[in-house]
Amino acid sequence: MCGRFTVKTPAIKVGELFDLSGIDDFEPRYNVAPTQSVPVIRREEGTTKRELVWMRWGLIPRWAKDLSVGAKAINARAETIAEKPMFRDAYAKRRCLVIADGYYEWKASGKKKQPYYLHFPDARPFAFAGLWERWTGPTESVTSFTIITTAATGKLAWLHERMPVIVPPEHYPLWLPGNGGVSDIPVGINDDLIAEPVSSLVNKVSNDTAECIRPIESNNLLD
DNA sequence: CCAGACGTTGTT
DNA sequence: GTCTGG
DNA sequence: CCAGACGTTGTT
DNA sequence: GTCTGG
Repeated sequence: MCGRFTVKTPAIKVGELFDLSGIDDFEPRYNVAPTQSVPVIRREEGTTKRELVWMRWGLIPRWAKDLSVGAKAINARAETIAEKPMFRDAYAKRRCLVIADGYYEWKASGKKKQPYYLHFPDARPFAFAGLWERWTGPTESVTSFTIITTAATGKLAWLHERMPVIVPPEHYPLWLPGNGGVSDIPVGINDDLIAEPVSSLVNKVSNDTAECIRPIESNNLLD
């Protein structure tokens, strides 16, 4: 699955890689947690352009009475998003690319949990397949998103049952429907992912520093 | 019909 | 143990 | 996902 | 809002 991730790449570089223009700057994030807001890419309404929008992690459906509903929907199963009432509208009309350059998984070994940091060899940024929704409450309006998961492939299966769907760059246009078209979930490109154990994450979510990534071993343990 | 959930993961 | 907040 | 709380009454 | 369970 995907319960924490990083966005360390400078905004300027993200803008280049994802073909965005005139985006706002943002600080690197080393430990993004659910309910926090991060920059996400979606199709600008009524145009063919991509835009960067800050969204809260955890999809809040339109019918929610309050924000708390979103905390339970940080992931959506690829197998069922087309049918689930909570996700189907967003799946048909409101997809997004969640910018990241790594994410965390926890592997239980005995009574302890070992966090692993997964990333590409060159720390290259990538995009999770996401869905977004706009919720309007009595006093505020919030745009939120969820990250799609699927069954882990053989290479990552040793670590986890589920993995986030990563959209290959060539599928970005397909995933962000600019013409109303709907495509299937793109196949992830996780084969190059490296998983390395980290000593721990920071205790407090708000302590959003590089300290949370401290490899124990430099070798990747995928093989 | 109304009331209550609407989600995922992991662990037992 | 289970729920809430981040 | 993890970390931290998890309760009430009355008094300052 | 819409679906499920009773």
